[in-house]
Order: sequence, then structure tokens, then C-alpha cells
Amino acid sequence: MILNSLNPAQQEAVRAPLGHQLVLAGAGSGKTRVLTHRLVWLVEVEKVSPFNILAVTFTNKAAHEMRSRIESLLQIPAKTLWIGTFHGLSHRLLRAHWQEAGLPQSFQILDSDDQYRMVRRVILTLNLDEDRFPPKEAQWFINAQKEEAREPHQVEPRDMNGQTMIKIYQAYQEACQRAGVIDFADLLLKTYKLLQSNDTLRAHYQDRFRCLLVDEFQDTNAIQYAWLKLLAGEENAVMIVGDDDQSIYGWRGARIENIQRFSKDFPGAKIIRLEQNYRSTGTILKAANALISQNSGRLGKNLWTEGKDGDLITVYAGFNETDEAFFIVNRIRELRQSEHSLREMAILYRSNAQSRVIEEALMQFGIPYRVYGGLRYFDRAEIKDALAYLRIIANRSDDPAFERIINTPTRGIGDRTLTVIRDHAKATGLTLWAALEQLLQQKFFTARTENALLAFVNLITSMTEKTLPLELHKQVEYVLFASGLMDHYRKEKGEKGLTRLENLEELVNAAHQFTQEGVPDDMPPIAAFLAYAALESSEEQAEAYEDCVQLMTLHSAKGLEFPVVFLAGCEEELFPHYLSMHDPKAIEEERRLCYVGVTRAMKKLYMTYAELRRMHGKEAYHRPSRFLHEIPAELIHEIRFRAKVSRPQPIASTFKPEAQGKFRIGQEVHHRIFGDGTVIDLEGDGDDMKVKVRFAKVGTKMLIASYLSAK
DNA sequence: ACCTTTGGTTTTTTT
DNA sequence: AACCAAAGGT
Repeated sequence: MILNSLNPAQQEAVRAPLGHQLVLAGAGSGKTRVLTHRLVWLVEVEKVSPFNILAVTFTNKAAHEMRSRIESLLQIPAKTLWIGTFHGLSHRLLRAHWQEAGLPQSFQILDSDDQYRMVRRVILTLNLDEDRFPPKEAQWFINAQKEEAREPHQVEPRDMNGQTMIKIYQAYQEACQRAGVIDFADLLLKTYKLLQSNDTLRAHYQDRFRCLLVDEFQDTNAIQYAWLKLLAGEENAVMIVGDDDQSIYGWRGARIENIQRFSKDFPGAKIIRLEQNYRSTGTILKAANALISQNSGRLGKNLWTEGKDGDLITVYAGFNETDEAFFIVNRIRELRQSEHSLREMAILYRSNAQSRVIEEALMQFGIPYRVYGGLRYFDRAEIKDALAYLRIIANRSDDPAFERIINTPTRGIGDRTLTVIRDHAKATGLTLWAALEQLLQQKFFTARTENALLAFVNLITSMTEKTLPLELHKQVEYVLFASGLMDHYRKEKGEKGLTRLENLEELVNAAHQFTQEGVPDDMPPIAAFLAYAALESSEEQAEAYEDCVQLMTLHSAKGLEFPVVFLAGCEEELFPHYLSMHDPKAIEEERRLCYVGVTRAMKKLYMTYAELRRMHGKEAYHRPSRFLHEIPAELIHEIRFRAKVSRPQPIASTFKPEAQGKFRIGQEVHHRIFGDGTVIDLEGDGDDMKVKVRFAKVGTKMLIASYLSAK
């Protein structure tokens, strides 16, 4: 095995004894190299069977990359290795032990969109006001509870609202159970509970996975940590790799503290720091180090390089966002002339909305570009429609799928009919499909409705029969036509309909490809394909041949590197984002995000900002980002083509006057018809003034002030 | 069933 | 501004 390609710290990590290891891997320090070499070391030197190794990552992309790198390093096929995401591995365990986990064999996975619909449905079924209990919040609540491994009965209610939230959570869980579906958080939670409560299984898997490796550990949340601890047991060796300075997913539950906790919970854990950077110039690293040193509570790390200092960091002060975009485009044109191809350059930004102006400028100069992110293939409406048919074929109980396709394409089953079915399902505790069948048997509907419903039932029944003997891609194809989805979208005019048709056709290809790459043989093909769609809807890869500038958010840039990086929109309110401005913890996360951005650059780094920017339809002046000031001035070369525009001192955030006329927010008021309520917002002033009031009885209304009286 | 209007938002993204 | 979802109208 070749170790001489590794530096001393990397070697130390790779050759570490079989115990707990915490590898703090700075940006560009060869983290993935260490991880893969460690795995190979375990197999070839420590003689651990690949069968006894579990490697966990966060994204499918990372899992695939690790697998392919290992395959090229290792002589034995890596097939026997368990490499995957937390969710993917959990899924595998649940499929293998569906009975023990109390799931139907054909259980399906709900994505967040499905989950939202399901939560909303539940709220309406409970006769709750969706304005008072917005589905989004309930969904957030449920996921947060699950991330803490709390089932409905384990949640401590804080207040009346909390009580209701728990009720929603409870009812949602029951609805999922009935429908035979589980959401993403459930994959982890159910696996955790299964291993926790089932001694035999836990012992089996603890015995099996002697070595555990976890990548991007700073992104783990509470349940993932608990999951890992359970599998590790007392005996097994755990190596985690992470970088507390690159933790940028706190907002979705990632616990940076897990890294610190690790040393306590896993006794004897040794810390190995990878600080030598092979990516960036000295200047860029100095800037990154200076920036991140402003954060508190770090584990501490200082990146260094043997390479040259390189160019200074260019900071450009644009007049407005268009000016900023043109500066970037001009630089790209120059760099393209001299030393860099387009694919070597990336434009990074804080929020997606920023891409538009930049795209327009790129287009004007005919520079090819590619925007990463956006709607993923399997998230598109037409694809989800098609998949919903497959889901119903595989599992009649799948209520979310039922709701989605009962009238898509339209077949004369309206809201009224659907409500009847829902009510009946609620009253009897049946699934929607079962409720429908029962109602049909009882001759409940008018002839016309009955025909429409019978047509639907027959369609699904015949689809199920007809697709049974077919190969997966033929099944998909059959469903697309038999369901009428193809015709439905063919009628949709304009380019949109055409794209949708193409997407649907592509689904047949995707299914075909899926079969050829080998369906896991312990699952029926449709179920396997659906799980793949929900869990591994990998974004389409950019064609490697295409030479274009890369546009993406800072978040999606994590893990990537580019010779030239433009970091656009370095202004207060935008970066750091105004929603993070009032929380020091959030500011630190923004700073880490900036750190991630800066350390993406190999040779040249440009940071740009606009003095005047149009945001949410309003023009606003912003100060340059604090992060720019945190980079030592001697590392920066500032360009400003325009004289500094004189401007008023910026006003911090959106200021709403306490009182306007006789009403203020929070005031108790009375209305002749609607009764008593509380003022929650004010708009306009004088005679035009409108007041938004939340009434005790009738909900929220916007009213002309003169119809209200103070209480 | 399809259209228009209104209102309410507006970070970041994976699974 | 621009987008989306829901409500209301035809």
C-alpha cells in the first residue's frame, strides 16, 4: 500500500490503531484521501473484512465518490462494503427488517413535499385552522422532534399551541402508519428505535460493524449521533472526519457540538489535525484563517501551505448589482483570454436570487454558464404524478399518492367528492382507497360520480394487472400512457408542456438505466425504483465536456474547488443575511459560510459588493460586508471605478414605527361585526391606513382603521 | 374546469 | 420584483 503519497499527519490518521479517532480536516487538506486510504488500510493491513466496515456520508454524491475511489485502490470488489448516507443505510436496514420495525413490506418514502401535503391534510382533518397552525410550522415541529428522537408521547408540551402541535404530530404519525409511508426523519428514527429496542438485532449489527467511518461529521444532528453511538456500542472503532469551521447546516439541525461531544462519549479518542492545505495560495489561506479566527469556541486549526503567496485578493466595490455583474463578466473574459478555461471559474453567492443579474450579464457577452441547484428531476410535478401512479400500483394504502392522482389528469372527480371520501376515511379509520371502495359498494354516489370513480378504480386495477409481467421501464411507459398523463401534458401549451413531456419520456430512460445497473434483488422493482427516486434523486451531472462558468450558492459549493472564485454580494444584510443579523450564533455560521467560500479558491479570489442593490423590489444601500473588514488589508487589492457615492447612513433593518395614529401593534380593538381582536400589523397612514387584526372568533382580517375602535 | 385576482413571502439544502 | 398558493369568479 502506498503511503508515501501522504504527508505525516495524513499518514498518522491512516495508520492509527483500531480505536476511536477524530480527524479535524481543514479545507483542502486531503480529507477524502485520508478516508479512503484509511479504509484500504483497514482491509489490507489490519485485515479487517470489508464485510465488517461501515462508512457513512451525508450526500449520495460523496458516497459514490468514496465507493469509486476505493474500488480503484482496493483489489477486492467494494460491493461488500456498506458505504452510504445515513438515510440510505437506514433504509437498507428497514427493508431488511420491515417486520421487526412494524412496517408493511411495501412501505414507501415521503419526500418533503409529500410530507407537507400530508401534514396539511392532517391539520384540516383535525378541524384546525391552518392560519393558526400553518402546515409549514407543524412540519418543522415534527421534523425537529424526530431529530431529537422524540415520539409524540415523549414531547413535553410548553403551552396550548404545543399541545396542539403534539396532537398534529400524533395524528400525522397515525396517518403515515395507515398509509404505509415514512418520511426522511423516520428512516433514521425508526432505525434507531429498532436497534434500541431489539437486543438481538442490535447485537447482530454491533457485532458486524467493527469499524465505523463518518465523513462531514460537523453536519450530524442529534438522531444521527445517537444512531451512530448505538451501532458503535462498546467495542467498535469509530473514526470521524470533519471540520467545525465548515459547519454551515446548523439551520437544518446539524449540531456542531457533536464534534466536541465525540471526545467525551468515545473514550480514548485521539485528535488528529490535518492543516496542510494543497489547494489555495498563501494569501487566500491567510485571509481564511484571519476570518475564521473571529469565531468563538473553535477547536482550533490553522491552515498552511508550502506553496507561494500568489495574487492579492481583489475586492471590487460596484455601484449597483449590474455594475458588479459586469465587473465579474469582464474579468472572466480577460481570464479566459489568458490562462483559464471557463469551467475553472465559479461565481458563488449567498442566495439564489442573486444569480439572475449575473446570468443576464453573462448572456449579454455570450459566455456559457451553468447554474447548479434548483428543482431536481424527481421533484418535478409531472414526475411526481407519474411516480404516484406507480406508488398506488405498489401500495393501495398510499394516501398521499391517492390524493395526488385521483383527479390528475382531470376525470370529473371534484373537491366535493373527494371531501366525502376523506370524511368517510376519517370516520372509519380506513385508507382513502379502502374508503372509496366501501362507498362504491354502498352505492353512495350519483350515477355520474360513480362512473368517474369506477373508471378510476378500474384504471388502477387494470394497470396493476397489465404492468405485472412487464419489465420496469415498460411498466413506467405503460403507466404514462394508460394514465393519460402523456395526453394531459401534451395539451399543455407552450414550452412548458414540451419540457414536461420530455421529462416524462426521460423517466422511461431513467427506469431502464436503473434496471441495467442492477436492482437490489430483495425488493420488487417498482418499490426499488421508487425508493431510489426518493432517496437518490441525484442532480444530473454537468456534461464534463462543456466548458462553462459555474454558478452556485455558497452552500452547494462546499466540497468543491476552483482555480478562480468570484464571491458576489459581500454586503451587510445580504451576506451576512439579514435574517441572521440579530443572532451571534447565526453570524458565526455566516462567517463559516464565508470561510467555505474563500477556501474554494485555488489561485484567484475576487470578492465583490454593490453599494446600491435592488432587493425585494426596493433599492437599498448597504455597507460592505463585515467579513471584508475581517480580512487583513494587506491581503487585499481594492478596485473602485466610481467615486464613492454619497449616501445616507444605512438604517438597520426594516423599521416599523411603534405607533401610527391611534393604533399600534399588539393593541386590543373592537369591531362592530367581527368582535374583539388584536392588532398584528399596520399599513399606510392617515385616512388610507389599514389595520390587520387577528379576531378571537373570525380569524385575521385587514380593515380600514376608521371601522375599528380601541378597547 | 379554467381563469384571474389577491395576498403573503421572500436564506441556505439533503435525505 | 417575482413568485406561489389559495380563493373567487365565470
